[in-house]
Amino acid sequence: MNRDSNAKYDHRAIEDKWRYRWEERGDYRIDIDNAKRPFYNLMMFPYPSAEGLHVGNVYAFTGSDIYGRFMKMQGYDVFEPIGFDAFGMHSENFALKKGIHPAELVPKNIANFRDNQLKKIGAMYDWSRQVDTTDKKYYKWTQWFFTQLFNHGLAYETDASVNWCPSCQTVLANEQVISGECERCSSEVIQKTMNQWFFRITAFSEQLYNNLDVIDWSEITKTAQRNWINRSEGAEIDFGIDRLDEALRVFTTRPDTVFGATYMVLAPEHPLVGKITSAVQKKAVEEYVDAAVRKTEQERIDEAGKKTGVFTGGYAVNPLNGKKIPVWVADYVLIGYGTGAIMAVPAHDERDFAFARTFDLPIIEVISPDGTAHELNEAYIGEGIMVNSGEFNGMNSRDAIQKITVWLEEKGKGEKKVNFRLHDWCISRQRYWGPPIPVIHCDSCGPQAVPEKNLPVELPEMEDFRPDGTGRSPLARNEKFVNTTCPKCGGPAKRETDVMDNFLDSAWYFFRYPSTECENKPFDRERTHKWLPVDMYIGGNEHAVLHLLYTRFITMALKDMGYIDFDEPFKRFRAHGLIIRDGAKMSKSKGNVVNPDVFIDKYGADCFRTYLMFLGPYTQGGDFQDKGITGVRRFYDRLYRIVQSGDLRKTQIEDTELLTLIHKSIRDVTAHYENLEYNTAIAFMMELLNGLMKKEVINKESIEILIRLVAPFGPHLAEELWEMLGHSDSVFNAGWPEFDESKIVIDTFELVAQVNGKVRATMKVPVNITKEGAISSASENQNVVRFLDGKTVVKTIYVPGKLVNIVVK
RNA sequence: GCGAGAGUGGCGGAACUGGUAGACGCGCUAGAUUUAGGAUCUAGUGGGCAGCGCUCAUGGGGGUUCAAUUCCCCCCUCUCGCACCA
Repeated sequence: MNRDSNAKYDHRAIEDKWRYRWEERGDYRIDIDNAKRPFYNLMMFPYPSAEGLHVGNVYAFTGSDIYGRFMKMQGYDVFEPIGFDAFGMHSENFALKKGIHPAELVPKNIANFRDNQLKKIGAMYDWSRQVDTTDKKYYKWTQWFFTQLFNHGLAYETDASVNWCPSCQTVLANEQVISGECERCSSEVIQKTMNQWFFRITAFSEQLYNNLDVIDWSEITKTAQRNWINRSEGAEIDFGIDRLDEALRVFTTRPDTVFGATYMVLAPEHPLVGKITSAVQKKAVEEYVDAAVRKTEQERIDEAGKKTGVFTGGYAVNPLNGKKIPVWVADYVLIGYGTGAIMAVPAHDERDFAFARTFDLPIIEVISPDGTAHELNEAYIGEGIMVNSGEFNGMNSRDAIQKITVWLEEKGKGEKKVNFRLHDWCISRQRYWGPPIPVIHCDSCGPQAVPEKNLPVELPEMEDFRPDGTGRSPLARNEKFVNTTCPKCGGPAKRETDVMDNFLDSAWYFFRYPSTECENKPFDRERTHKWLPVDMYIGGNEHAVLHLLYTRFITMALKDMGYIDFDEPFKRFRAHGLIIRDGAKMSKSKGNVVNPDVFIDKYGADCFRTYLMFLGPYTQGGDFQDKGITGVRRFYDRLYRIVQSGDLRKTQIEDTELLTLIHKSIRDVTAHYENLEYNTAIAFMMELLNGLMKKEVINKESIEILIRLVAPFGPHLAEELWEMLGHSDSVFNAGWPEFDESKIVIDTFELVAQVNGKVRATMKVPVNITKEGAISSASENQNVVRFLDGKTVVKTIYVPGKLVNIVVK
């Protein structure tokens, strides 16, 4: 064909043209109520930073958009919305640093994100349904969620030891503390006792845990959630306390080891510490507890393994054998898990073993792998045969777990219990830039939720919104805001001044998209059931235990409260990977951040999108190398030139070799799209183009197939080429190419001839070759003969369509 | 420490239920075309023995098999998540 053409693929002109046309025609505006085959394609909405769109955002959005376009071409009414998650400490801290008010900065950032960047990445957003979490019309409903949860007993306030970030001057949820550091600013988090609002996410622990078995999510994400929720089955057991009429309740997953308990341990914060401690030990215990409570999370982590503790002077009584055992205080027992106290079984628990060795406490073996006694040099945590366990001796330890639990239940000394690590979600933030918690504190009526008709509780404009170190929100300084009247009794009352965690804003935004214009409700019930649960959700796995856990909780709560009929928000979730550059993480400090604008300008959004997807498997991320994009650009240049040169014969494809290539390509490319294996999908499309270019004459039909296959990756270019080929409608309405297995005709194949498993020759043979035929042509091959010479054939293996392996001695 | 994932050319990465390792692309080499070219096209491109061919090669070491990147065991390295969760 004619390859000397002056025509150039002018990506700027093409992309401007199609961006404008899509918007003008409203190609991606969805008729939300009348769509016939709804498909909700969701991507995690961005935080609109002042720095602009990050390449990580583009990567995430592109992978999601490609999937959406792929579904659209298959005839679905794909709803693909986008919004802005603009409340929160990130915005606020940045605003403080720059000395600009967030209310001023955020709209600018959003405008920049949307108009200068998001509109240029080639995604098919429905711009008629945006969400901005800082918009009053939106956060009114964020507050409504709070009041609903409050009215249903799922929101409560309490004094609790909470995570405090001294730098952000606010509390954090457990999920926001990463290895003892603040998720936002990496400062060391300390513990503080404060009155805070919580959401009772633990009411759904079991459901959150169990549903993981049935939802179609990335396994990596589900594993992270399982670890976070950490369900464990066991029993709670009451130990007596010597000389006190009280019980010391412990949780254990190993009731079979009760006879091996040689001491007890209380967490330093345990309420019984004072009561149990003897006069003699009082001073030592107080000193230990003081020191332990002062320790930061980080110090505890650093010292993990090293065991410290102090004897209280008190004793507990084992409910099974009546033995008196000493009670200790040690910080390896955490107040926040189980009952904050344990029975220590050094023989069968590594931590207890280390502690017992440190303080020379007795170690009694009660489970023996073989039924005989052993000298233990380390804890034996496996199953075995019960020994030293009274009436349970000789029993299998697995059975003993049941038997002992039943025994305890019968005697009223304990019960079966499932424990979770998951804690309630602390949603109070002592900051400014968020939706105020819609509560009014009345001295006579107690805390009252703000009635729906009075929502939103508007965030007041405040010149000075800095946290002031008092541990209270800046809103507390605003008397006009604080002083109000009680909605119940009408008397003077004070508003709650904390604002809500940013993660609540994003915990329900996907409910809003289909109902953005609803003014009197957060979402329309009918629409919600038409579009939700979300069909496909794509985002980063860094939100595995934050956002993705909270959205599930909110959905379950909505169902419980009767607002919806489903209890999981996302049918499918896929975590995308991370982009690195030249083998290293991108970071501002290293100065190796890819600026998407630069690449989009130079190569075009289509190229940039395609290259990002070509780097590696989408779910695993990839390594961005600046030069690599030229390969994709060449691919599009060639494609453009072929169409532009007009040298396409209008005939149908007759060449069986070509037909085979085309139908195989459709089949394989489609399969790779479905699995989000975009890198290999692109490779197969490149192979198809390479194959087409080897032909003297390029057929219009085959080029049209290729254009449709690449359309989700390079939507502007595909539209342009489609139009150049004489189509007036969008390529995205042209349907996805279908493959016909019967067109994939393979009449010959490369038969591999091996001798002792080593390839000695390959030969082209007809597919319908018989076993005998294959073996004989293999063994007659010159090079094969050389290796058979003087040997005896032991065995011949024939794999139809693949190979012949002759085994000789 | 526990859990998950990964280690393949100079580089990014392919390889279906075990069946020609290195698809596709970058880079590189040579040639063609061009006034020239960061343009385009053609050919080549894992290492070694200097071209056929042989041989070694998928983190290391064992094993199963006619045949192993793929399955099994041991070890090493890296990334991510959790971090004394009883």
